[in-house]
Amino acid sequence: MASITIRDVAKKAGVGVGTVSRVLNRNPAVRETTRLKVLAAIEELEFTPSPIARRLSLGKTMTVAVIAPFFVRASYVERFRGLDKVLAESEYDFVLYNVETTARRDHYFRELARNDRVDGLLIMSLAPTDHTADSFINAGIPTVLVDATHPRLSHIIIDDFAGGYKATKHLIDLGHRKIAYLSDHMHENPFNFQPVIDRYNGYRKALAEADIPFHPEYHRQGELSRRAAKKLARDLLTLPDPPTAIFAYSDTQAFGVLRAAEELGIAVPDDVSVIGYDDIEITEYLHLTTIRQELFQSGQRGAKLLLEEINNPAAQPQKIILPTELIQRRTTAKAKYS
Amino acid sequence: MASITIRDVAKKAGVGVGTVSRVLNRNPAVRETTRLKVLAAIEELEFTPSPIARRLSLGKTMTVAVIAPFFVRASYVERFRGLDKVLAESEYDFVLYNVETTARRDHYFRELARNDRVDGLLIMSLAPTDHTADSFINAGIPTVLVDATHPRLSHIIIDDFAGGYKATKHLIDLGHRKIAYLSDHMHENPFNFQPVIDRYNGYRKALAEADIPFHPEYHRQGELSRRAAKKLARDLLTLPDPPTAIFAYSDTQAFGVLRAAEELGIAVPDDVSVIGYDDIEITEYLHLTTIRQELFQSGQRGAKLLLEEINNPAAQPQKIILPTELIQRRTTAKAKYS
DNA sequence: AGGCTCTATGGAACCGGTTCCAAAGTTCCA
DNA sequence: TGGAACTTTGGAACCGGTTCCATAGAGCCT
Repeated sequence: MASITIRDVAKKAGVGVGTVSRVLNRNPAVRETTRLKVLAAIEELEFTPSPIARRLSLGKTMTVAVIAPFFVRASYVERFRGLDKVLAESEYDFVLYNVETTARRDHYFRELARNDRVDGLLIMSLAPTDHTADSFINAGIPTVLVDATHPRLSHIIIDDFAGGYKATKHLIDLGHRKIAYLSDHMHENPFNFQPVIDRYNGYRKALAEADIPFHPEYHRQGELSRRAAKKLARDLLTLPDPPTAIFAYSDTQAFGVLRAAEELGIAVPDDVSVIGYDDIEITEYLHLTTIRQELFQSGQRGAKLLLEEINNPAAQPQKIILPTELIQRRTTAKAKYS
Repeated sequence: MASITIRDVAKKAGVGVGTVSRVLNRNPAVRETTRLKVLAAIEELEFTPSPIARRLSLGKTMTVAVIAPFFVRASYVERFRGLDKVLAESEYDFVLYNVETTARRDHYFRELARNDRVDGLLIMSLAPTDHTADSFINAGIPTVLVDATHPRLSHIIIDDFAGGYKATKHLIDLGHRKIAYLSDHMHENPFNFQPVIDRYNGYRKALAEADIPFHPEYHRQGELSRRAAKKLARDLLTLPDPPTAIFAYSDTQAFGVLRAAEELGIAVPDDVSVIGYDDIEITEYLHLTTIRQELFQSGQRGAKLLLEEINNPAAQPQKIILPTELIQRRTTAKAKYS
C-alpha cells in the first residue's frame, strides 16, 4: 500500500501542504472551516503522518536512549521499572542500548553523540570521560547519569561511601571484628565502577574507627556473579582464621555467600553474619540483611530529570544524592564470644 | 555545532554527493583513489551520517519494536537477554514498549501498524486479534510472537499443556494425590494469556489419568505476584484437608508458596511439596523444583526469526515449539502415607 | 585515430514532513 | 471608499540522506 502523504491530503482538501501541516500541529492560525475540510480529507484518506519524516524536518527524534551495562542484572531491572514509569507517561520512546564491553560502550557513546540521533541520554553506571562528556554537551544532547558521576553532567547517585560504612558499622556494632569484604574487582574492572571503590573506603573507615586493623586476606575481589562470589566465600570461610561476618558488594554476591556457607555446613547467622547491598526484590525473600539503595527511585528521578533537561536545555546540571538505609533481616546477628 | 552533511563532505573531497553516498554504502563502483579521498574528508570533518535522513530516503527504520507486558518480570528479563544477544549483533536497534494495560497494548498495536514506524515487531505474551494480525500483515510488517500464537504469524511457544502435565505427573509419581494448582487468573486476566489455560489443562489431564478427582477448592487463582501467591497458598495450607503438594504457575508464585509454608511452620518438602514453573535464574538458588522452559532461548530464537523475516518477507510464518524439562531440586519429595 | 564498451562520477529529484515568506483576504476605522 | 493592520493561506525551500540518469573518461580493438 503506497503511503498517503500530506500532499495527497492537501490536494483532496483543496488547500496547500502548509495548511495541512498546520492543522496537524494544532496551529491556531487556521480558519475553522478550513480545518474541518482538512480533517475530513485526513479522515477519508486514513492518513497518518510519518514520524520519520517529521523527525527529519523537526530535528527531533522523540526518543531517549538508555545506556546500561548488563541490563539484565537485577539492580538495573529495578531501575528500569522506575524509569519506565516516567517515560511511558511522556511522549518519548526509549531505546535500550545494552553494553557488555568497553568497546560497545565507546561505540554507543560515539554514535549517540550526534544530535539527531536521540533527544536525550540516560546513562547508567558508566562514567563518561571528559572528552565524551564534552561531546554530549557540544552536541547539545541533554544527558543524565544514574549511578555514575561527571562534574558537568546531571547525575543521580547514592552515597556509597556511607553505605559501605553503614554495613560495616552494623557488623561492628554486633560485636564482630573479623569482617570480610567481598567485592567486585576494584581495579581490573573494565568499566571503572566508582561504587566499588567508595564502598571499600567506607568499609575501611568503619574498621579504622573501631581500631580494627585491615586484614588484606579478608578483602576478596571477584566477578559480580553468584557463582564467583560463592567460590570466594568458600575461600574465606575455609581460612585458618575465618571471618565471622561478611559484607558483600551486592545482594547477588551475598546469595553466593549464603550458598557457600550452606554447602560448608556453616550456619547463618549463628556462625557467620552476612550483609548484602541493594535490596533487590528477591532479597526480602531470603531474609538477607542488606543496605537498601532506592533503585526504583533512582530510575524514576533520572527519567524526570532528563525530561526536564530536554524541556529546558539551558539549565544547570543537577546533582542528586539518594539515601541508603540499613535493612536488618535475619542473616546478621551478634558475634559469639570465642 | 551545525551538523556536517554529506554535501560538506562532497565539497571537501571535490566529488559529488552521490559518490560520497556510494562510499558510505560500500558500493564497489567507486575508484579506489576516489574512495580514499572521500574517506579522508569524512575523517577530517568527523562526519557521521544521520540515521534519520537515511531512514526517510530508504524507507527503512533499522529499528524493531519489542512489545511486552510487565517487562520487569523475571521471565521477560531472561527472554530479553536472549533477544538482546541476537539484536546487538545485528544492525537493528530495539525499542521497548512496555504494556501494563490493554489500552496501552491496543494503542501500541495501532501505532506500530504503520509500515514506516519500525521494520519489525516482536510481541511477547500478547495474542493479537485477527484484526490486529491483519493490520500487521497488510502493512507488510514482519511480526514474530513469543509466548503467544496466531495462525497467520510466526510464533515461538512452549508446550504448556505438556509442562502442566509434567509438573503434575511428577507430584503424582511421588505418591501425592492431594495436589493443588495455584495459577494466574484464567478468565479475568485482561490479556488472555493462553499458557494459563494450557497448564491448567495439563494439570487436569494428569489428575484424570491417575483417577484423582479434580477438587475445585485446590485450584486457586490470583494475581501473578509473590505477595498474592503467598496469600492464596496460606488459604490452601490452612484448609481442613490441605493439599500435600502445590504446583505453582510460575517460580515467582512458588516463592510465595514457600514463604507461606515457612510462616505457617509447614516443612517443605516434608509436609508439602512445591513445584514451580519457568526456572528463572534465582530458582536454582532456592532449591525449587520446577519446570524449565527455555526462556533465554525463546528470546534468542524469536529475534533470529524476526531478522529472517525482515530479510525475506515472503516467507511462510513459522511455528516453533520449545521443550520443557522437569528440574528436580529439593522442594518436592515422596508423599507421606497418612 | 576513430569508434565502441564499460566504468566512474556528478547532481537533480525524491522521501514526507515543517517553516517561512509573500500574497490574498478580511476587518475596521477615518 | 480607501487603505492600514491583521488574519489566513499557498507553496517553495529545506532537513540529510539515496537513487537514477546522463555524461565524462578510460580502455580496448581495428
